[in-house]
Amino acid sequence: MVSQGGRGGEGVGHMVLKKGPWTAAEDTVLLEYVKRQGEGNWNAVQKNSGLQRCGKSCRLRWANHLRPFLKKGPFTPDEEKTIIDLHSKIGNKWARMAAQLPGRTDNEIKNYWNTRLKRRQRAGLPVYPMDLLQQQYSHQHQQPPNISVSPSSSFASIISAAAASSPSISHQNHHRRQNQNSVNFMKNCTPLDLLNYPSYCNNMNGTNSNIPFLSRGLINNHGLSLRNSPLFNQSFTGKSLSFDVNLGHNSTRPDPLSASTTNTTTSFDLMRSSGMGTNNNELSSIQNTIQTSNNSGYMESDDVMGGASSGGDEEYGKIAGGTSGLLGDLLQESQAIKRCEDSEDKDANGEEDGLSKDAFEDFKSCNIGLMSYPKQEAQSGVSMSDHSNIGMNHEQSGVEEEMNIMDDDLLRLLDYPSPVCIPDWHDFGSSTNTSNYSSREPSNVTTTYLCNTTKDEDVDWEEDNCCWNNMPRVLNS
DNA sequence: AAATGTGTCAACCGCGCGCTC
DNA sequence: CGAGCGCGCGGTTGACACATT
Repeated sequence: MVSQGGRGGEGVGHMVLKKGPWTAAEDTVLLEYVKRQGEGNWNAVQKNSGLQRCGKSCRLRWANHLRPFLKKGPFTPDEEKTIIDLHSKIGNKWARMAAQLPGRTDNEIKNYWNTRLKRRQRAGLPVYPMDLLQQQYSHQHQQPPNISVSPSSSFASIISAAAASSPSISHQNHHRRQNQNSVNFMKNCTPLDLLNYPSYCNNMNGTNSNIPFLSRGLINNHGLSLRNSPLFNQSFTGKSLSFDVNLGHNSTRPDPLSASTTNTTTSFDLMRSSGMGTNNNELSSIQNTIQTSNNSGYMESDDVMGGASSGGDEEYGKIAGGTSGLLGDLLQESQAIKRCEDSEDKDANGEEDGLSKDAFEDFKSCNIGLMSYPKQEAQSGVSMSDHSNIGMNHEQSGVEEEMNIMDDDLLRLLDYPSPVCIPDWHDFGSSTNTSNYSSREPSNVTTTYLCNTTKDEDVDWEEDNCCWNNMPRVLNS
């Protein structure tokens, strides 16, 4: 951070704009200005008020610290639940989350999430609580196809995308059927199918060891690992398709029972009988950018089609290093399974081989859904990356559209009974307002989307049981 | 007590979008 | 149609406090 003295301040004209922490005097000036002129036109603030701050800085200061009704202090359990729920559905849309949390700022929520995410990952816990995962699967399973995968996707949207369709499906009819197979798989599998993935895969393993489903990244001899699946590497971030997944660089397997770990490889290891994952991704290393201009590295996966992984822990290093671990893996696997089935069917029916060379090549180079956006972009002339969206088809043009719908239906998404009025006497947890500028919401602000949870919900989300709050502090190694 | 690690908070930066001209 | 501008969003960084070794 730039020191208060204005070091590094940028000049506009003759004015050297100040950076760094705001002083009380500056706050006062800004407050007075906004009182007189109202919000907006931030660049005029500097001109008219004498503040040596750029408009951006003024807006930020106002929004995050000076505007009325800001709530300070720790998040309440309800707020935490809301954040987690929202994040599971809309990803890193901090502003949208903030809109649902009166008095909270996007910056606050973002900081909260990143901190807790880090803590949780260090402790080897899944980003989302298990019950939420299951709820999401159930929810998505009932959702109509609605593909829209944002780089900041929640796993819910990923599931949607997987279950719906893909550009390949839209544009390549000869792939329709095989893609539909994976689509059907994703559509028809229940949440428990996924959660029971190990047994399913083991069955597969028992009947056909050559099934590519067993390729690296998903399975080893211990069962199924979804650690590399975005379904469990939730929280995809980044404008340039940076997925919040750890591609893994070491082969050290963590001790799932130990909160103190030294490796940084795993994510959510569903295969463990405990049902609790290990996720030790370091925040600093979890954002692996996938080059939108070249998906070869992403898809380069001969093994995907080639054969089964020998599995075992020793395989883990290869797994981690060799696959993207993204949803594509899942789709690849499911598609491959179905293709094997198709192949068998066709062998029986005398049809042409479902794994024709060109289909295979297309599969490799384009694949489905998430993998195909460069090709899709070329075909459609629509820059997916421009919109930070992948896997969209034309009819479902844009995350924004979805988000707008989400805005309207956010509450429904959250499965909250209804917006609940929080009475004036409501105590927002133990949070104390320590801000010089902020104040609790006034009594005339009576509606908030913070819900009064049901008793059942309280069980999971009370202070002590909050998924974050009882997280042990990370011990130094 | 010093060094190191971690958490929290605040602020900056880059990018993209929408509007206006 | 494109440039310029204002603005908002999301990612990142730095400072500081606190905890741990």
